[in-house]
Amino acid sequence: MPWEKSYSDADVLERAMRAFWTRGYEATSMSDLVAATGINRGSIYAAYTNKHRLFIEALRHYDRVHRAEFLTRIGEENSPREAILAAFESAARGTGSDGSPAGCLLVNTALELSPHDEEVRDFVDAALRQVEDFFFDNIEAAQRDGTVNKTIDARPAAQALLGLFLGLRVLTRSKPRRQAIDAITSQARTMLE
Amino acid sequence: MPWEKSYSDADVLERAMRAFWTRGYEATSMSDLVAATGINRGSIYAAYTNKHRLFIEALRHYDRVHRAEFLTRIGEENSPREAILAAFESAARGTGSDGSPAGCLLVNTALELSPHDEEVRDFVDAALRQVEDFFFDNIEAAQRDGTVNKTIDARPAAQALLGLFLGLRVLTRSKPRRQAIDAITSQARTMLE
DNA sequence: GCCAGTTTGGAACGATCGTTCAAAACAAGG
DNA sequence: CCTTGTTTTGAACGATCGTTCCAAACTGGC
Repeated sequence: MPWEKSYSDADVLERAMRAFWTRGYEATSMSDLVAATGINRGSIYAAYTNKHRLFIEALRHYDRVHRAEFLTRIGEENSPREAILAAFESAARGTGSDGSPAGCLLVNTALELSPHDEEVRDFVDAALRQVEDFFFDNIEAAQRDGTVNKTIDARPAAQALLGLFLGLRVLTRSKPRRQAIDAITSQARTMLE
Repeated sequence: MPWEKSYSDADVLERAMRAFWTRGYEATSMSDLVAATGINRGSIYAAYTNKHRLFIEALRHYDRVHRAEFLTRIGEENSPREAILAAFESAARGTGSDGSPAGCLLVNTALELSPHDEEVRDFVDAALRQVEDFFFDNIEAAQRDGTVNKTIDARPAAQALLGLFLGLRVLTRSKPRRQAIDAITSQARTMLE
């Protein structure tokens, strides 16, 4: 019905996000985005002003759904120690159970846009800190319930896990080798003992 | 003199490489490359056929100079155990002593181009394997000279170090935090004990 | 059945993209 | 001093870029 939006914001952002996730910011044209979202050029500009703002909204959508909600969910479904390992195992699979693009949009963006775009950089930084905090909180909780060694200093351990996790994201997007992927997830496990 | 080249291949590739390293493949235009290299449009096309080939030559140049020669050098200047740590400390500084762009062109390329460009993907994969082998060879050598625990399985250890190393490259390009960087290099050290 | 308020489709903008090309500049060899 | 073979230069190509705009399509409320 023409007097109210005929599309859902979440759907459009989800589709735009996938396009950016697959190809990157620069390689995704507005024509690609029109085709990917299924809505009209004019409607995109009316709703998101320009390509850069659409990207930022798509990135926020990714952060909400594929980062924050995802971490919350595996935090609820697992014990603290297993939540950490579940995050690694999910990243090790590279692509989600749905046909998600390889890797992680936040990591791609950290390399492609962060150095030249302060707004993006600050957002990506905050998101990565929250991943670190996810590791930190679960390490502390696991130390309380006795499944992680209490002598471990939780903050640097969380930061080292973040490093390992980001490396995993790089490997799974380029040319994943089972052996290397497994070695990294095993190392994460080892670090908790 | 017009009957012989007035520019050095190595210089041109070094300059083109820096442009790609700084901005990425898609965001670097041929006009940028003309300005960066200082040689003419026609000369670039005569020597490198097109933008994609120029990029591949620039990537090979990076791999030769900033990856292979660099690893060889720190391998010669350090004991095996210290060579590994020196690699991490260099990556932790983010940018070399010269004014190199942040991060690592191979890692940037792994995320931006590998998923859609088989030639690039295979090249990046081979380069990353050689980084892994650098860790592997030095772990084994350090185990022989007694500076690394002999019970460590060198191959998975090298792969885990590669993961940590790539994560470090991601963090240093976006928004490096001293604390997180240090935690990662410390973790590399811990893994060798 | 007309008006209000949006969405829609597509044409069109100037700018820039990667690429091509032809003419000018040049110095050794004859 | 002209020929030869390159390099250099900058104009120019069609395509596509991000963005703007307007007329057509549409259905609720009046």
